[in-house]
Amino acid sequence: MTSQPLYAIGNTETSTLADRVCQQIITAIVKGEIKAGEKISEPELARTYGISRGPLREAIRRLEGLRLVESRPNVGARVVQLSVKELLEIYRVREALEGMACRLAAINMSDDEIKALRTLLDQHQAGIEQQEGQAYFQKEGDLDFHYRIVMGSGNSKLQELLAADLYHLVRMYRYQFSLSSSRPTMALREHHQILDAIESRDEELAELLMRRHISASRRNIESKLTQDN
Amino acid sequence: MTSQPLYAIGNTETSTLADRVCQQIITAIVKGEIKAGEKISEPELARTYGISRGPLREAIRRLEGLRLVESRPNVGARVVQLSVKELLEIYRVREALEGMACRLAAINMSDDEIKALRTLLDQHQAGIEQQEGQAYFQKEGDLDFHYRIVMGSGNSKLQELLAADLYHLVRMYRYQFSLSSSRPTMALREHHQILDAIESRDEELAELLMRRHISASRRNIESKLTQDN
DNA sequence: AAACGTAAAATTGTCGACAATCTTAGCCTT
DNA sequence: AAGGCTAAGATTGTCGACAATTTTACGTTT
Repeated sequence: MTSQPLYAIGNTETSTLADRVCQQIITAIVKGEIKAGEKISEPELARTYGISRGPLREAIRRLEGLRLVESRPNVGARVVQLSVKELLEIYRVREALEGMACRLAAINMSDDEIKALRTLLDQHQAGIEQQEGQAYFQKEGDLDFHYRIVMGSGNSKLQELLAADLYHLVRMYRYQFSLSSSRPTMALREHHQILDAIESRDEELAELLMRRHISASRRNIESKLTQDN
Repeated sequence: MTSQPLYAIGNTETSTLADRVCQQIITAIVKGEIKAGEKISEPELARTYGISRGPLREAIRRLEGLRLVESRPNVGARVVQLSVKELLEIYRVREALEGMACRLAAINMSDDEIKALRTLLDQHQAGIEQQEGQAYFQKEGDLDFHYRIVMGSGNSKLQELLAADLYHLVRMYRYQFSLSSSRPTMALREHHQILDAIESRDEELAELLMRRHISASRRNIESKLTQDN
């Protein structure tokens, strides 16, 4: 059971067509239904979602602002296509930002939030023991943990940059390459250690462990993508 | 003489109406012609820029993605209104990201780039000595230096997050509050020291000095905005 | 006089049509 | 047969009109 959809930063009761379609397209991109580098055809998508091109174009412009698609005048929009280099750059940035988030979380998270997060990790544990849960953990469970840390930092800009910008790309590349599959048990243990540090309000250790955790993910991806490509 | 407009990440020869108006609106927001918290009226802006509401709405959606405006369905868009807390949060994030950028710049900047940046700082020096240049330095010159460091890092994601996202907001609040006015000479000296560290390829020192530099700016703003508010 | 409800005005959301540009297919030239 | 030119087709960019919702103004009631 996931905690919250990652993209749900601000929720409103009534939403506009462009809003809803924007979320649908994000999901489609993340799940690979629209692949990286693929062209976004306005007539086709308008038909698919049953709307006119007006709101659809507004949705595309927002995706552009989120850097999930890139547009060229009079030619059209394409889903971003990250090189291995760029993907690794994202992990370098995450190292800096989530390290900071983790340090702040050690200061600002409430005892209840920490307890709830421990429960979440136990659920991940159970999910991994049943084999079927493993696929889930790889894809969403891991980011779920990171998401809560970021939210627990209490720094709204950090929350925006990570949860609303970078995580879409991370999720997208995970789905498509089945990345970080080889070390779910290891990753979970590291999650527990990080939470231990937060629980004992050890900011410095929390930051260090988080940086090391992300750094390990990065090296894992690096060795996977650079040898057989 | 400024090096490059900060928003010029990707340039294309032909651009669309929505593109151009988007840039115009960004400039208007940054310069305070449209104030923080102010409502964005579609009919009014459409008249102002002489375009129909279609492209204008696309421009607004992109600004939304850049988090410069916030929209509520059926009500409209407003320019973001940052609290003092949020403004300080941005500086905390800058500390982490630009510290990292500066470390990478010490590794990746070419000797020519470093030399050019030194020349820029000398120009700033000359600008400050003539009194008239001071206003310029406060508003744009300082960010110009930071911009080049970020670009010199060679990490494209870092470049996007800082130059395309955060700097708009920083520029906007500088223009409106005439922030960081009290220490241009001090700031310039710090810029030189940072560049010294980059020149001698001392990553660790470069990161440390940049973090301290931004931290000083933050404390400067903090003392200004929290006492008389 | 204040508060509520209602109607008019204004604004936002959506759509279809037309213009401008790019892409593609076919033909001609060499 | 390969390459380039031309015209047809498709796609993107822009506009004005209409529908839906919100805001404003006004009159009524207590």
